[in-house]
Amino acid sequence: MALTDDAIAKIRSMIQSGELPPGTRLPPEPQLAAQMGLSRSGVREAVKVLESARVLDVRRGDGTYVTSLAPRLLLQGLGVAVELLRDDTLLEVMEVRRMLEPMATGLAALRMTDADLDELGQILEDMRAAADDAEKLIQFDTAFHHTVIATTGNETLTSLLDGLSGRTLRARVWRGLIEGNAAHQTIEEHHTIYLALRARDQLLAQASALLHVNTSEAWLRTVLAAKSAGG
Amino acid sequence: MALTDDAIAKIRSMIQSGELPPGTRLPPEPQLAAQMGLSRSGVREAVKVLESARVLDVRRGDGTYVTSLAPRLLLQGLGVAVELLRDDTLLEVMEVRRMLEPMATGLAALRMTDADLDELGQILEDMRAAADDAEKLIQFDTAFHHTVIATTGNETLTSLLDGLSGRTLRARVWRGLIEGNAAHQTIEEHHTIYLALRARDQLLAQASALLHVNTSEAWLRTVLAAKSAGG
DNA sequence: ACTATAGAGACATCGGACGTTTGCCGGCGA
DNA sequence: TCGCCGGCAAACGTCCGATGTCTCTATAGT
Repeated sequence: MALTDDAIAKIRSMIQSGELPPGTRLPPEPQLAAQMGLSRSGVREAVKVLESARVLDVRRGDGTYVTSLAPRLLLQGLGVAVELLRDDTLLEVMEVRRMLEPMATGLAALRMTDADLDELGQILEDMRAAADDAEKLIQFDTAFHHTVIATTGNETLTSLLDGLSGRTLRARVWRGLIEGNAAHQTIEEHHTIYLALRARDQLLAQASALLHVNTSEAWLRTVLAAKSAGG
Repeated sequence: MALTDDAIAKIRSMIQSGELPPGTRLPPEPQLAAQMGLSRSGVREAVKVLESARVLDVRRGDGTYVTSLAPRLLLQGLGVAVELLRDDTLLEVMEVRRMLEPMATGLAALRMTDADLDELGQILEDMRAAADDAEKLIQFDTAFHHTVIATTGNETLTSLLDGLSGRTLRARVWRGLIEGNAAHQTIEEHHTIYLALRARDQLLAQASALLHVNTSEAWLRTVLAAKSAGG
């Protein structure tokens, strides 16, 4: 396979080299096809690939544009990749989170504003109020951690951790937590993290985040074991 | 746009649900098209996207198969994404590496075998011998860190860090190092990491890796500043 | 000045045709 | 019996042209 992949590489390279800056509009498909020496079908496949990678933005009836190339866009694909990982590699993902999330939470403790803390407190309240609703728990849990990490101001870091904490993964952990009557304890772990952040205590935030990830990992392990054993 | 994206989602969901395990062969394109209610063109675009994400493996003249879904495949896309990030976000990437790589190196200190250490020593020798060849330095530098991280046995972690340390990024750092006459010092930083690993000293490995990433970040900053200033 | 509408431009999708590669299998020879 | 070789068939790679549909814009009318 060469034609289409060449086209993909060519467009990508033109973007990387700065020849096609963010926001640029690409030539119409027929013209692009002529320019790159292949049919329109091939161009469409190439464009589709780059669109799925959030590199290009295709607007029907208008044209095809280069996206902002923001980390939040380009790293979005990580999430879908993680969703497709097989069960036995999910523990590897947790090990990565175990390394990264505490450090990130520690960093957040240094950079967090009062407004951020208030928002976090609100999410914590919501979480406590939703203690019986698995769906909402997952939602608030996601919001909690996302909010914490986002305060680091590092969009790449935020997108990365968001991707590593996919919805499916979170859902499995919470299923285990709820079935194991450990949901309440886990909510309190969030409170502990919150207190450390409010105290702007980097090391404490780091430690409490590590404990929290460890809990998640333990319950994921339980869920995975139950699945592989019980079917 | 719905038809093609629906097809992508449908195939992905069938894989995620286990309906299409790794190695499965998909129906021929015409049949798949009929089954999903769209033309072959649409199916081809969908398949191409999943192929570019290393989810499907298309063998011309044979058929289309589900890949092993190994982390090293699925996380490969991270590399190309990072390559497309704009200059001002590369520092964010370095901040992530600053958090992750020391932890990973520390973990490696615990899990590294004697054979691993020997291999690492060899790479270090190669690096010293290539002190004048930027191309080789980059190559050995990549090999060094990859080897270290790989000894953690965590393929997800390895793929992630590989992706974050793209070739372009490394090249820029080394350009700065060489032009700033700091290449020798940086090679010695590798030696320091090597010694810590050989001593199986987790904390020392972690600290030396942090210093090393910090050096890289500093030189990247220099290169980026020179670029934005000098044109 | 504002709104409605018509037109042009551009992507979305389709269907079929032909080339090319790969895998498989049967046959031949050592 | 083993291994090499050639041919057949299946499946992907690429192309082409036509039609549907959406978006943007400019024009005309109020």
